[in-house]
Amino acid sequence: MKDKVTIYDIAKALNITAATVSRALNNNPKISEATRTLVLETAKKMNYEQNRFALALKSGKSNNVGVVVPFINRSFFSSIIRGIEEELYPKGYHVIICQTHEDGKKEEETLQNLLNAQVDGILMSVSKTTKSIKHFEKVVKSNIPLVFFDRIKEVKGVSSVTIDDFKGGYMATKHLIDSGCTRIAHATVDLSVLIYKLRYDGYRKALEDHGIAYNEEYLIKTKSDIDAGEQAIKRLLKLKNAPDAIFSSSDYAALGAIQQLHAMNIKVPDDFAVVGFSNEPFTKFMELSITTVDQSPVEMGRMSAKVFLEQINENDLKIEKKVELSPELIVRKSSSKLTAKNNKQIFI
Amino acid sequence: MKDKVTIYDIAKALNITAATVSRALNNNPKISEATRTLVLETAKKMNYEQNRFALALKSGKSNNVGVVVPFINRSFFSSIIRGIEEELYPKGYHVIICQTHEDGKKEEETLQNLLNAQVDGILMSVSKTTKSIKHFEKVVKSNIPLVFFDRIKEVKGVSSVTIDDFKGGYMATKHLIDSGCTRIAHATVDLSVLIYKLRYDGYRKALEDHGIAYNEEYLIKTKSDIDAGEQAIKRLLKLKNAPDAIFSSSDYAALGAIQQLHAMNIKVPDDFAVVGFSNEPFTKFMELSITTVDQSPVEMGRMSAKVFLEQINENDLKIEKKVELSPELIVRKSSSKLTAKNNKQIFI
DNA sequence: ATAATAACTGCAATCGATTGCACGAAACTA
DNA sequence: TAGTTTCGTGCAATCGATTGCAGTTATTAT
Repeated sequence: MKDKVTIYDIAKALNITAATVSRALNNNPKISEATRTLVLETAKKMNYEQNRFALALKSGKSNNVGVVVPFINRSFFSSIIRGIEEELYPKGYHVIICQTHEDGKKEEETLQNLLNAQVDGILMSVSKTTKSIKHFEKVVKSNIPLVFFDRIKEVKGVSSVTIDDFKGGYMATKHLIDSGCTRIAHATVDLSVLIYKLRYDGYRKALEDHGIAYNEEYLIKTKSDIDAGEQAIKRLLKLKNAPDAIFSSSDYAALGAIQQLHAMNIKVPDDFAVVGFSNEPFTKFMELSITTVDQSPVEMGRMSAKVFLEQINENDLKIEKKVELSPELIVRKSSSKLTAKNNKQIFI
Repeated sequence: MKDKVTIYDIAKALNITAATVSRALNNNPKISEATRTLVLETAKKMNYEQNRFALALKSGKSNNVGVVVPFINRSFFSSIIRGIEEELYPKGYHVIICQTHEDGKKEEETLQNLLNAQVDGILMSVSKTTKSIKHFEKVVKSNIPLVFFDRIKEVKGVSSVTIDDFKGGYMATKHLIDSGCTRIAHATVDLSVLIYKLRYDGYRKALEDHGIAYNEEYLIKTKSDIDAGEQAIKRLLKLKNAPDAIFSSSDYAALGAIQQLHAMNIKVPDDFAVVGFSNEPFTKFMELSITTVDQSPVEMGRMSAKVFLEQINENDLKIEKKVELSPELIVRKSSSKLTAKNNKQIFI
């Protein structure tokens, strides 16, 4: 309807120039207090709103940041996005969401698109199928901050926010050991992806620290879904020396494992304990709630946003930051044997 | 690093003017085929990318759409967003996500912000606490398409995509009746919110159609959380003529109900059947999986995006579209009595 | 009182793409 | 061949905000 109010309209109304209006609005010290307040008042009166595009065109800054995740409707990622949103929206940034569907090709396209859209920064979680890091380097060269969260790659000049997956794996495994389990299997997803590798390393270290020999047969590679968990249990229980617990890097696989154990009439947690990873919402709601490792995704999102903001403000020094959040073991029924030591872990 | 290539650079390289380059790139028929191909080739060679902001400034169109939801990390909403994203991204639109936290005030602010950001459209789900519709009317007056999904308000000129909540309520209730339940309670959230009202109406109609008298005592208002579901069951079972089933407009309340029934040693589904609404992921994963009504949120998102695209293209005629998707009853264990008639409903 | 400084404000270019109008050349008509 | 149309391009303004430079007062110093 009524066309947008511009600084020219304000200028005309006050019989001054747009330049003066602009300076007044930007608190330029060269403007007298009198005209400044006058301009501010009439601006408010006329419902003036700065035109983002004119500003973006002039400055080259868009006040948009790109957020790239594999899937937006996964609890973990959507919570991270929520954290980012909550941190950045009050600062006047808009968040542009993109999903890669775990496709490296799409990831490259998306980054190119975001660069073209002149976002002021990119926060992202790397797709599982990403091999090359050329597209990341291109972002760095373009001189816009790039922040990885959760799933990272080593790229010079890129900051990251992760949780300590090694510690998470260690805690989960130690908890099983403390609960009296001695033959602990591990379901991983893809050891070439760093987060899974670290959880695995934590698992290995916990075993070692407690004098339990690592058994290669107990390592199973699964997809991150229920079916994979079922298959894993089937295979594991065929072993001559079957395990009595499993630490799964995926909550979904953990769930599948539990369901299969039920089907085979094996009592969880007494005969077989299960620990997952991620604290997916369903783990809490199950009749047999699942012990898991929480990654505080909202917090991770907020932290990523903060790191981005810091990068923006320290324009000269391009120091990459590596923030590592601490995971939290959430002990629930799937691993709560009566025989367990009473440790200080969190029960929810 | 290297500054962006503009049409002026191309023009200089070819010794023509930027105007010609612009026209060539836009397939303006006034440009000769020879120069057009020449321009296109050099543009590609020089890695030219159109500057979104210059275009936006000139045209007033941003190629951004705003998506406003109560919370982004709720399965239902994040799936809708995914649908929108998948439909709009290939068309060159970027999606700007905002959340209202169910706060009417924040909703107003957000819409104002999006208008200011000159989005080309707004797709949204109305906050529960929204009373006034002035901010919606402002959007309509600004002449940018507004599409409601799921939670709507009646506003002139606004299109909407909903599921048939009445039908959903009807199906859920009828299913309980067909399963042999006769004293069916209903847990609603807020009858002043249309979707809940419609589910309630469907519930009433199903009872009526099957000759079951409506019992006001069986209507309970709960929040949409587990605790509320527990409270509801406690209250209902104190009635002299306690119900033998509940249809809850919230999956969370349904879950709470089931947990409370367990605690009270009441057998689900045999002594008490439960049906939820929304098909939250956890309903499927439960040991005792929960019968619920699926709203195909991804599809709803895609449809909302399509409606928006149609609105954009039919610039003159401002006809509002009302799309209603059909819900789907997903029968699971929480209502699958052995005595039930064998209906054609979907088991998952 | 006059020069020098300070304090404000205006002029005009800029960011990159689009587009109405005009102009020159080629092609056509009579 | 002269006049008219068509075709292809260029010129220059426009979108709205910012900013270096210049110019005009007002103020201070001498």
